[in-house]
Amino acid sequence: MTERRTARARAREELTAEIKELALRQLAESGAAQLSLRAIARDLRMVSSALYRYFPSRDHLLTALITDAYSELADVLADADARCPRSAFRRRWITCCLTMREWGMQHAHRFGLIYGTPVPGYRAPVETTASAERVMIAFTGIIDDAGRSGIWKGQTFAPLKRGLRGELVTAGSFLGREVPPPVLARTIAGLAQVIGMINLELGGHFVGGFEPADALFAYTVDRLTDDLGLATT
Amino acid sequence: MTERRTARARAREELTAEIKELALRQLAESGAAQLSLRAIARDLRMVSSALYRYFPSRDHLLTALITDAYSELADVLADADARCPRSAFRRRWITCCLTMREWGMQHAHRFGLIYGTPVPGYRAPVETTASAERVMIAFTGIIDDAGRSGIWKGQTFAPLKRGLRGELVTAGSFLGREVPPPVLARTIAGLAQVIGMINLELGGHFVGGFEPADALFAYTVDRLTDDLGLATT
DNA sequence: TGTACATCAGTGAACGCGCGTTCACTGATGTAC
DNA sequence: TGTACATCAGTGAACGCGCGTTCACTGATGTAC
Repeated sequence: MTERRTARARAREELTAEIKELALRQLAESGAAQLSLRAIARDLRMVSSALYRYFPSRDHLLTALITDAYSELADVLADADARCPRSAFRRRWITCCLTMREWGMQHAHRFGLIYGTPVPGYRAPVETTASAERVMIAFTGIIDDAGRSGIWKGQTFAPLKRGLRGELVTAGSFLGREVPPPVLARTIAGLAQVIGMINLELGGHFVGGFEPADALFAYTVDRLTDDLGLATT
Repeated sequence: MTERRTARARAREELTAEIKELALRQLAESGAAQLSLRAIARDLRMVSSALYRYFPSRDHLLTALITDAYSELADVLADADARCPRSAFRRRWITCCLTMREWGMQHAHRFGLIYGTPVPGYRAPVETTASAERVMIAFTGIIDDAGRSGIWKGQTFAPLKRGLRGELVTAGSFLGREVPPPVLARTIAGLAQVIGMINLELGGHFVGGFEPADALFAYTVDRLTDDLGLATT
């Protein structure tokens, strides 16, 4: 019953963490495609085959980095959100957008790992999508809360094409019924915009004008929030 | 005077093109980071060192692929745009957005090359930014035309923060004076949205709901176009 | 509390690959007189 | 029009690296009696 962690178990945990940390450092320097078990082993002053006690293959290590990134980002977002008053929907949404950018700037390589070009030859296993969802929920949760509070009650929206409406209803089935499909569409499009801007900034596409793009980003998020119908509170 | 192309020159051009084509095929299969001169040489049934007659290094080849991608995309956009009546700004803008997505879907790897996560270790030389601009101009040109036609004349916008306004004026200095800074901000944010959505779709982030995301994309572009103030014509 | 056995971490050698780039060279193509 | 010389494409060997993964092994740690 009483879980006495043995010395072995402790060492294992620590080394696993250390491996991931070194992997991240490599990621930052040379990108995900170049991630090398042998290089990590060298840094650890271990023989390369020893890593196989911790990760059965290079891809498993990559997967761990990806799910870690998603879930750390999700945690950071949840924390930031939690510091806002529950019913200040506008503030919560804006906070999450700005926090996401901040995290992305601080962890450029990890952001790229999850929202950038897929690593060639690596096929993401199911586990990753589960942790990816937690990030999305950080945002949709706010919209859901806003919906339940009734802010879109009675509001009418231009009708959607049949197919799109269906897709939205399916995709949004985990949300309460108070989020109108058009609002969900705007939410998704808005996230694409937020992620897109961060990616462009990280990719150096804003050189010569904006960079850092704080002001442009803040302005865009503000307008996006208006567009979602999250009123000033 | 009369430029007689010698057999040598002709062969050189053809081989250069063939190298790039094979490089693209490799890109599609294994990503930019894995692009290998030796593999290309094998496909060409040449010895690897022979490639150095055509490209002085791997990075130079990559650069060529990048500028090619930008300029092909720019051409495709210009073509599509040219098929619309000059003063149908709304239609022109929507056409360009949809065309960009189509091109991105058809050339996923090339799209990733230019708008995805930067290739690690590769530092883009100046030449690439010049061809990158041509793509941007395909879009901003429409906005510029719309501005010159006076569609934002007399319209008032919420004032911008000082710094942002300055950045926008600088960045937009190549445009006519008829594009109000807030419109330029929306244009850039809109492009980030368009590129962001394409990247998400290519990255498989829309699985389970949208995919292909034609309807969602079309809807988003439509709303974006409204937001820009490009009226139905 | 002590002993016997099972589990696990890390080693070191090996397999079978890959890569970019340089260099001295042969032989074909192009050019100037 | 023919010849001498210069340019250029492609070869083949080499340098000096890198990689993921497997396997039989030693020796330390943990567990059941």
